[in-house]
Amino acid sequence: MASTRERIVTATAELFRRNGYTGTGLKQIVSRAEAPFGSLYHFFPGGKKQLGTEVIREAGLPYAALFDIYIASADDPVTGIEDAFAGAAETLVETDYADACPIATVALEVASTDDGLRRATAEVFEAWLDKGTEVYAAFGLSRRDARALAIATVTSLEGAFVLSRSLRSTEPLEAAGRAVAAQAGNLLPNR
Amino acid sequence: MASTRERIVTATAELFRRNGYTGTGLKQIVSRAEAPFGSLYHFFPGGKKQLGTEVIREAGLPYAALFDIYIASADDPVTGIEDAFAGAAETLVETDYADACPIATVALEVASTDDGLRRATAEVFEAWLDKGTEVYAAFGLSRRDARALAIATVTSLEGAFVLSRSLRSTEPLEAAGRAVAAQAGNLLPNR
DNA sequence: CTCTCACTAGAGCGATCTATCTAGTGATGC
DNA sequence: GCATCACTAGATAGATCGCTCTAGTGAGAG
Repeated sequence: MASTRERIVTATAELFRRNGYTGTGLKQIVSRAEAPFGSLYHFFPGGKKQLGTEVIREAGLPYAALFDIYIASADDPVTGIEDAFAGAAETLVETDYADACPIATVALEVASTDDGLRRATAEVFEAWLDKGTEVYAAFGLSRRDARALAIATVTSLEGAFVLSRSLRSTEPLEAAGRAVAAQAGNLLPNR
Repeated sequence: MASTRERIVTATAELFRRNGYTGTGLKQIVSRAEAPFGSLYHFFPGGKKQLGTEVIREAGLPYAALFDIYIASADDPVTGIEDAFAGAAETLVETDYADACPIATVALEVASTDDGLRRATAEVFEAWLDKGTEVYAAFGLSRRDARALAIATVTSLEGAFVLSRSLRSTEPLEAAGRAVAAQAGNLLPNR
């Protein structure tokens, strides 16, 4: 069994995904984590905000690796992008349209209400964009084109998650995947 | 002065944008609306859920008209799309990165927690996609291409809002606008 | 064996949440 | 002039919120 601190972080991340920041209670977190309430304030003396910032980072940053898994290791970015969006759609359906982006809900909630939490989400998104830029540049794209494609990848994925979860349909994810793949194909005409 | 019911709906819509559904309290709503608390339950006997569903619809549906304002009335979809994303970026900066999509925050919050509210957000997104499909089809695109472009427009805009609000930067909106405009240009080679 | 301290355990505080309830007001129809 | 009813007005209930507080436990150091 994972450590108490790890169980608290994991439980919080799961609840943030589905219920958001304000929709998740501390009692709910320790209950799901099977942790004593006192331990929460032992590990996170700054309370919900400190727990929130650390969960955003710890749950969000690992997702940058998906650029390696899906795209850097693919034969070309176009099929890599198609696979990535298809994989996201599959996960979404398997989890009954619940598991999409680990931080998007929280990011929108806190963007105008808590600058500390907002900065944590910004760090994660910036890390994803940096990773995407690096991966696309390795395929020969200019720094400028690589960053534009990285932004298009992340924004299209995030927006498609919003619509797919709301509509309970994978159509937006599929359409967004095709659009980003086409954009990558246009930026890489020589393959 | 607008009617009490209208003031409640307007105040709720403004608070939902910035604070989300769970982050907005009923006391906060009537205070901002300068309405008596009892009036809230007079006009919305179903409580917060009924108010929420009606606000989602009443605040969300009018945005479909932006497809007319920006794109249908433009010389061609490409410049219309560019103008639409630039206009969104301008509004975002003017409101200190607060006013973006009226229903996205709520949509993510309720997608897995309240099916009634989720359906309300789905109706609004579907209405936007229908309007976008119609407007793009009027420029000669096939029904299939028009819907794909409408989905790309809405998903890119929604995702760019997430990143732009989090990063407090218009870069994602600008990059997303260029990407969707380019996609429109590819689908409409003959102009 | 004892001291220390990280951690466990949960009761309880003040504030706030949604919702209900009663009472009062004022325009309209008869 | 009176009855009706849509609406105003806000106190209050009951639950839950984030957070603080005290007490207890148990492994490792000396």
